[in-house]
Amino acid sequence: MSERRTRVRFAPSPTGPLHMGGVRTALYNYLYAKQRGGDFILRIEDTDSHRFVPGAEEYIVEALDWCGIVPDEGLEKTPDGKWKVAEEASPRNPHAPYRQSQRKPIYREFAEKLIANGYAYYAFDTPEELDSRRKEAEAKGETFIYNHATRTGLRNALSLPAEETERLLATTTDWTIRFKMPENEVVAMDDLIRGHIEVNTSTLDDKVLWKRADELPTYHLANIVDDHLMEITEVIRGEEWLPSLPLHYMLYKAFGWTDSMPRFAHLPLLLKPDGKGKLSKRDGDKLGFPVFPLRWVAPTGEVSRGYREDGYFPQAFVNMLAFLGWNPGDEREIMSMEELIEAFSLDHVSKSGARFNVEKAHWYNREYLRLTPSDDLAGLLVPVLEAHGLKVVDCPACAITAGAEFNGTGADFKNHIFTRDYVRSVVEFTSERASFVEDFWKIASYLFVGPKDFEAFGIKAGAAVEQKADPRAKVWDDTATAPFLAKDVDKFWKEDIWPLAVEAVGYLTAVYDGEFSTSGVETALEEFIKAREWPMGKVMNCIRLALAGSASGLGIADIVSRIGPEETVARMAYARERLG
RNA sequence: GCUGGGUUCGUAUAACGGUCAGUACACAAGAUUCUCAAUCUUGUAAUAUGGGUUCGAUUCCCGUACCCAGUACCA
Repeated sequence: MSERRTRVRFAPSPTGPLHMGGVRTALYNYLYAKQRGGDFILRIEDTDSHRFVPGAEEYIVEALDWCGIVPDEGLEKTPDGKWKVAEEASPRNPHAPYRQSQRKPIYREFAEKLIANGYAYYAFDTPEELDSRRKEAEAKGETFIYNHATRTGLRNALSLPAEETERLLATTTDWTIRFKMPENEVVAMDDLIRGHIEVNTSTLDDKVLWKRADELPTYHLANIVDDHLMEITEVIRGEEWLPSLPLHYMLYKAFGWTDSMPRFAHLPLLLKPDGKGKLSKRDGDKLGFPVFPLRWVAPTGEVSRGYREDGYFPQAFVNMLAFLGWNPGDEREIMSMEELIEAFSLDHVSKSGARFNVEKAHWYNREYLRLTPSDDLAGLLVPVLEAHGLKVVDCPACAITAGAEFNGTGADFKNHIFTRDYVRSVVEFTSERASFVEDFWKIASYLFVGPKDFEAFGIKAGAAVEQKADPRAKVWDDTATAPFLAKDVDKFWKEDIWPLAVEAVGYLTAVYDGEFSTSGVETALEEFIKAREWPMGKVMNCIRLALAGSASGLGIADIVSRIGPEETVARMAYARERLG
């Protein structure tokens, strides 16, 4: 029994998109199985016909696929090569179908068996009757529980004459089968994460196991039966299931399956960052970050964003998720799926709920971005550039026909055409400042498109200069700038610094000898400015403003050597015209 | 309410009776720099609480507080 092949399952309910807590549960199951060379099974628990949401199942399959969490069992390929939940038995899927709604006939037999052995009974109370009993009890400040104490006073096979039971079974269709929870028995359980737990059965109720109305089992029955049939060895699921663990133990016992009962591990919940309750599907993106792996468009049309669409690398998402409630026991934090598989252990899963932290998620993505080769990043950046109306071509030659005029840099600013090599060089120059592929545009759009407007940068807003928060504060704070401080800002830029910047760039183009390297530009500019004892920072900032339209950004030499002399001069001229 | 689970810096966590309570993110300061980042250095910051057990408790036991889950013919 202890030598059984490890088989674990992820059994989501298709009632909506899978949220990140669900993905983490799937991930832990996957890691656990892979480490032991076992099987990871996907099973769809759609026993609630009322809560079925179209598209949810496909979403689950796609989300797991995006994360690289591949089930060994439960999926089959469609003719067009996509994965879908398996319906036909095959060597890969010996227990098909894996959708509980398609396993209907299996469950009733097991429920009847329980009745035959006295572990369950037919109940005829309607939902309305039970509801009013609950309301009654609530009015008295009590809680109504369907159990040993109350069942004799309710309408079921235990309280009704046998003939009446027979009659109701034959004539009505909304009866259920309930588990007969014994009175005052101690259930001793062991959880792989929480240790030993004991519960007295008197505090438990007679859960519904099977519903005649839709001829479907409830979660509890379906879950136990399928886990047994599919030879599951460990059940790793969310903490919200802990309260029903005693029932599950009792069911295994009632079926006589105690010897092959799986071991249980209840994972800590993923909590909302604001500290109120568990992260739920309904949180959507109201919290400022996605709670879903993929974008989800609800049947109502409501859109929830996803990590994939927000630009996260799946590896970063998985890595981040793995560390929400688990750690490898050493100080590693960046780990590939292979490393996670190797290091995973339920011993290092924490007991308390984990609060998600956006900053840490950003950090993870940045780390993965840095691990990604520039050429791959350039490829990912292409669609972003195209979305901004730019064209990217594979080589200069292929663009000539499109009318491109390259000046040696691989960039045609006039026609907005750039070579793939140019894009890659931009990535190389800026990847240290990016966390997401989209960041490249925010950081370095001026390496593709020159600034149009300078007013947004406060050139005329003298008052803003006083504030420390102003990114240009350092420019004026310097004591060397003291003489300029007395004058107004407009004058400072236009009369004192601006001409110097123009002259500096003029010099630069004059000495240009076809070799416009970063270090060459840097040296030439610095020598020129220092020789004249000009305030270096002021002049440089002024040039940056003209070239990038911003008071912050890449080094001047980097910008100039990227965009080339012609564009540099053109931008200076344009800025001069606009700024005076 | 009841039943069960949980509680180490702001956050995620390490330390499975003996540590100056460690690390990462975030934050702050400094270095660097033509700006902004990045980088490097340094720093602020935690064992919920009261009792035990013990030579010694973050760690074991009990109480209290607080948080969470469950309490459906939902999963």
